[in-house]
Amino acid sequence: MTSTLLSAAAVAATQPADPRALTPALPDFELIELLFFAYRDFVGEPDRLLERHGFGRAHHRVIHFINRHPGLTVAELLDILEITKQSLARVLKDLIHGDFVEQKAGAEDRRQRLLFLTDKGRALADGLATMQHQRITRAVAAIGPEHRPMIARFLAELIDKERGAAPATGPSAP
Amino acid sequence: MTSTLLSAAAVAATQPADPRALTPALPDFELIELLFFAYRDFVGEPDRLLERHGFGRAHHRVIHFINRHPGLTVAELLDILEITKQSLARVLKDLIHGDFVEQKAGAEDRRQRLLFLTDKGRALADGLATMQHQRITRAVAAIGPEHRPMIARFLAELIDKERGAAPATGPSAP
DNA sequence: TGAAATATGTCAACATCATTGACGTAATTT
DNA sequence: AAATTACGTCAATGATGTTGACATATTTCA
Repeated sequence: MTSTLLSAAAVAATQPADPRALTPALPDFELIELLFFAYRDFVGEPDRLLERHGFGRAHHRVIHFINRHPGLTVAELLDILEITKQSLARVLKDLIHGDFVEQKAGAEDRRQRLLFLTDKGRALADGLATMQHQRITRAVAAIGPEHRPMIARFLAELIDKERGAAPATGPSAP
Repeated sequence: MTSTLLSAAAVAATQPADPRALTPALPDFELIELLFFAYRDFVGEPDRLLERHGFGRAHHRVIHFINRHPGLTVAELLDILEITKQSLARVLKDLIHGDFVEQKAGAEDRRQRLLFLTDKGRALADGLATMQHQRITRAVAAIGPEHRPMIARFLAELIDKERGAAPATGPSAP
């Protein structure tokens, strides 16, 4: 009857700000922990769908970005994911053999392997995206949709900015 | 000169809402991707500090929660992290051998191993927390501190609620 | 045109973090 | 005294990541 069964919310619940701020600014443990628990559950639900296909989180990411940018090259995908060629290769092989992804030689540069989802791949991508979308939609609804831009801004600000900004080709992804 | 060097922000940048909503509600790809990139960088920075000690993300989580709840039992830690005993054991062993964590037998129940950080462990925990705190502080400042409660609420809503709510002892953590 | 650079695939070897299932010991509860 | 609990540990396995080297096809450049 021990093991206090701490819920994620309970663990993350912290006294918001110290009443009389004598201490030199305590870390924002509440948001630190909420990010941990939120992300875990956010990817945990898709994980269970992926398991049915024998896939993992890495497959999810690959499927996601090919879905978002059909015709993506392998090099571009490596840039986005920031993993090594070898890590991607294993996952990509699974997806191609399982007929979720197909490759076509680039029209201009025939060395390139442009990546596309098959119908099967798109179906899986949609299923995964729907799960995450619904979870986000619920959360956005809870705070009021008018605050969604704040969330986007906050998350964008958490991202490292030193990484390759858009080059000559244009301001962002096509 | 290829490889469009897509920045995380650029990749996540999406047309916010479809102009004339004919399609049955596209997934919120923007927030889905922002969560991915934000979390990656949020944990990536601490990762580099942990590397110097030969530790990984799992060590970070253990150190964090022991820091937050000194005297935590092993069972409670397992409940929070939702990993197996074996996964925890390896990490905990590293931390104990490296003199970052110490165990004391429980006063009431001497089977329990209460977990505490050593000074060394607390120093590392503080370093890690400070990194994440500063990143969060920057992001909160960008949206205006008055919106911080919205962020907390949003993240809390992303968390699964089915998990063990607080038991007999009360509504939540002390 | 021939050499150099690029895009991709692949191999071997290894590290981290997770899993399951089984078993042992000490302490507590019934 | 027996059952349960808290914890530690062993063996085996899987998913995901790493580095470094090398091969092939294709494009670019001098």
